[in-house]
Amino acid sequence: MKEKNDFFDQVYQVVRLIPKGRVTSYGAIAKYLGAAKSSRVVGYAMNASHSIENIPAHRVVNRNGLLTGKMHFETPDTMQKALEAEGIQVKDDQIQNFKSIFWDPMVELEV
DNA sequence: CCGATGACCATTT
DNA sequence: AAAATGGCCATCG
Repeated sequence: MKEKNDFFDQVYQVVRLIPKGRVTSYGAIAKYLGAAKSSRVVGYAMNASHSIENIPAHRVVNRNGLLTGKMHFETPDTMQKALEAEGIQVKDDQIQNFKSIFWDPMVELEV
């Protein structure tokens, strides 16, 4: 077995750990991995998640709690519907109470 | 093989 | 205070 130390796989691991009804940001994951400057790469990893399964990318949003990547799903509504299905209130692509449901890997996982 | 791009965030001007 | 850009990694053409 090869442990993929690739940034992508590490991101997938964290994304999969996101509890239901919670959301996190790209920067939070990047920071948790120790690459705050690679927040962009985290977002791109989500784009690659299309090739992988079990990647709840809908639970990952930008720093403003805005559904930036909704257009990358099957349909632009898939992301919002998935979030609402978990009890997350989303309006105008903006997560309500985002700060309340924000799941910080550095705090929850606490290295 | 090389160039360009992409679901971001933080800092500088 | 607002706007622009820099930095990161991998994948696509």
